[in-house]
Amino acid sequence: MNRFLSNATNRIDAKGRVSVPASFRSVLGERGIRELYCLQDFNYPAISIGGPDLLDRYERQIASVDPFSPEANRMSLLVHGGGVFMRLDAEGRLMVTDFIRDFTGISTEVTFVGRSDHFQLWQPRAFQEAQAAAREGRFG
Amino acid sequence: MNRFLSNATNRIDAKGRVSVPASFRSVLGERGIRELYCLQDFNYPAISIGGPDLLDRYERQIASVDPFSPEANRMSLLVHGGGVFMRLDAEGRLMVTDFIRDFTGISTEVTFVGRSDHFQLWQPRAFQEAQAAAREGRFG
DNA sequence: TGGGACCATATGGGCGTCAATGGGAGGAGG
DNA sequence: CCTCCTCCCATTGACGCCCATATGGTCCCA
Repeated sequence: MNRFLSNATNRIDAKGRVSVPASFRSVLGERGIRELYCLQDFNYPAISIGGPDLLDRYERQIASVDPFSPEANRMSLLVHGGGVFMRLDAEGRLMVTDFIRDFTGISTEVTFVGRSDHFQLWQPRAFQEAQAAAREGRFG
Repeated sequence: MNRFLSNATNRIDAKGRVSVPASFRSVLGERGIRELYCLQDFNYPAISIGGPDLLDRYERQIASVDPFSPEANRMSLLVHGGGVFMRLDAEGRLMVTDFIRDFTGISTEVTFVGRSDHFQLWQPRAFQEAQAAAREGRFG
């Protein structure tokens, strides 16, 4: 499997670390991704994580709209101002920073959610509710 | 027979496994399906299972709209975030995870229901009731 | 037509491996 | 000098892989 799929919830330890699910790590390996680019999702209280190509894709999207529009301004603020590079430790864990906690509401557990070409970090309950809402055709 | 038809109910063992009916396994074999894609049904409390082509069908749906639109985001949350890949063990059994239990209400027994190009997992009583309702032209 | 051998499926359980988690020590930076 | 982070090792619990047993049905032959 070369895509990020399904979801899993892991615990944050006393040092603020959390294990990335093994299936996601293997996808990162297949794609040769060593540096992780993280940014806030545009619609949901979640952090999106992918390789540097994720940043490229968002920049192309920004470039495709009127650069002086409020929309482009807003996207740039999130993509450039809110983006962070991270690395995994030897065991495949990442640090849950305040940047992540504040935006998602994550405190003790993290739900990893596959999104095909990237994955996301969610507060577990927020994910369940958003998914239930999505299934009914709503947003949240 | 190269399609999933009829239904059967099997027991979950102490380790949380359940045998997929032999007739379904032979269809999987004929179609060359080794990896199972599982997703929550959109209308019923059931898990749909098929080959990777099942995922392809949903992804084409997503691809038909602007990939950066909230609508695409919402569908991806369900299809990618809610979908799971599974494999059968050597005896043709699959693990009944909490993901499946929570959504379907399954606890000790699973009803396998053929749906032509895929099949579904149901809580036995829920299936009987849904089928009775469908027979009368209702939904649930 | 009845009995018995045979076979396939469903089910139960042992065991090894790996992932998730917890904690310690050393090093860099404030 | 103290704190935070990175690298390293230990533990444990879950899952995958393997083999064993039961149960029900079918086919063959007397």
